[in-house]
Amino acid sequence: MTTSSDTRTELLRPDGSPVRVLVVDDEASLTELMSMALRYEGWEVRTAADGAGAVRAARAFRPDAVVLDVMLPDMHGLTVLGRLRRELPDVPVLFLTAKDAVEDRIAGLTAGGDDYVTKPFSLEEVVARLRGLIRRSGAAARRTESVLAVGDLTLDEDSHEVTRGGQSIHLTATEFELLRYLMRNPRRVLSKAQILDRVWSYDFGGQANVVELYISYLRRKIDAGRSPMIHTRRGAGYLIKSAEAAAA
Amino acid sequence: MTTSSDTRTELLRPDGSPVRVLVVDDEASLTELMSMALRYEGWEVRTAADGAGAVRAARAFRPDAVVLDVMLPDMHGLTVLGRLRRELPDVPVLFLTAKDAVEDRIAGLTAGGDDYVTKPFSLEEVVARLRGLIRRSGAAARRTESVLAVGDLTLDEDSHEVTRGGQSIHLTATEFELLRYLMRNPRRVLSKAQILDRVWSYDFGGQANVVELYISYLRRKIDAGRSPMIHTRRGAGYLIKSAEAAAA
DNA sequence: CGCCAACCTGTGAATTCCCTGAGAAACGCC
DNA sequence: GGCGTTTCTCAGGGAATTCACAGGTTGGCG
Repeated sequence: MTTSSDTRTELLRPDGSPVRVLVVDDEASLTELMSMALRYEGWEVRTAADGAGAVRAARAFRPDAVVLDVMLPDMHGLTVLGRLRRELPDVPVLFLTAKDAVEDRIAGLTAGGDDYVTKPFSLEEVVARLRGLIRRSGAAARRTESVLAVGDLTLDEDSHEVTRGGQSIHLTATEFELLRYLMRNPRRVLSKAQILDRVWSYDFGGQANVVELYISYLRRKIDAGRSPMIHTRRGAGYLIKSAEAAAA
Repeated sequence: MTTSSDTRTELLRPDGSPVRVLVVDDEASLTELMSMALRYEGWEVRTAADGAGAVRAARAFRPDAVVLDVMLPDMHGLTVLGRLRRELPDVPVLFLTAKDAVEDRIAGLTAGGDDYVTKPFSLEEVVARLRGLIRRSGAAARRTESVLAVGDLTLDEDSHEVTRGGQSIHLTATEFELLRYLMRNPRRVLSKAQILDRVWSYDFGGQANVVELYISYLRRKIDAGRSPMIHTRRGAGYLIKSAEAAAA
């Protein structure tokens, strides 16, 4: 429709300014990673390394969403949460928590519409969850659709349903995340490194050819028999586009 | 008739503004938890930590419903109730009380249209009770339906009656709450963590596989022999949808 | 045309995730 | 207090998923 270069639906605040996200974690490498990913989404990002800083930043920055590590040096995440809520009663929070420590401490975290992801997470997952939170919180100007569409291919982020030409397609969790990443960047070449960084968790230590493998899986399910939508740019990466656009 | 994408019916006041709820409890973590859950319902929430604060808040905030802990630091819940009634004669009240201390005086109060839940409660339960109170009090714009329907499955929040294809189904209390939560979010994947936070009481410290277990129970009763409505999204969670929608 | 790098995909093993039976404990009702 | 019901733990089994490996295929380039 409009310029093909950016089909990314921006999440905007009512006044048209970009969404603001506060990231709170004491591990600098992690806040760094997240900042880059979220800024790339077109969001404004501020970071804090501890609870006190988080509260200060919340007051000054007034974010639309917060990413909060449950384990902080100065206070427990739930304490921080309480103080944050005093500043920002309605802001949705995405908690980061260690996989094994899913103890009773976490009970209630997702209860109010908040959400959490366990470390190690994939950036795609974090971004998707954040988008969901912001979408549902009403901070976004318009409640954006939860359905991504490229050509006759659709992917519903709420129901996790994927269809091509109206026909339902079953994907595994990893396949789903990979396809979501591709579809959120249609007509854009994504390198294997980008995909690996984005779809696999940040501590993935395996072979880089898992990407090839999963692209192969996806093709079998998405493109099977039909005109292909997933294309290889040899030496560069992969991209997805509608079959009609491909014909052009 | 197929289920729409978002069946969450907003409870609104006659003038179209969101319903207002006052939460009174001296335990900050509890008011915190409740606030999150109620705001997520789309309601406006104010909190107070003691009886005096409650009366002040009632005067200023003029809520449509009150959640009131019976045990408060400065005065007994029934005393607070009296003062509240002077401010808000018709407002329905949901009492919070310890399990063992269900004084019959409180039990008697429910005759007047009020209601109570015992600690520890589940958020699903509190929200449902509140919805019921508000619905019946007439504060809501229109008397909203108390029946949830997904496909040929119906669940009456008032009578607790559940039917599939016209046939009545007996559920236990937990099964009922789980099904209600699913049905209030049709076609949306709910993670085990979300379900646990919402359907089980906030102090539940047990194994996360109770969710799997109860899903199994529900399937036996809801889906037995018929085309299944409860679906597993491996690695993501569960969702409910009408059998016809599933066939698509 | 031949070679190499990049990519594709079949096979299979390890792992994770989920389901469910059996029974213990808690509850509620007479 | 006794009995049926409900909730929950535990553990085994089974199936889906993830991933490594390796051999085959393709495309670009000299």
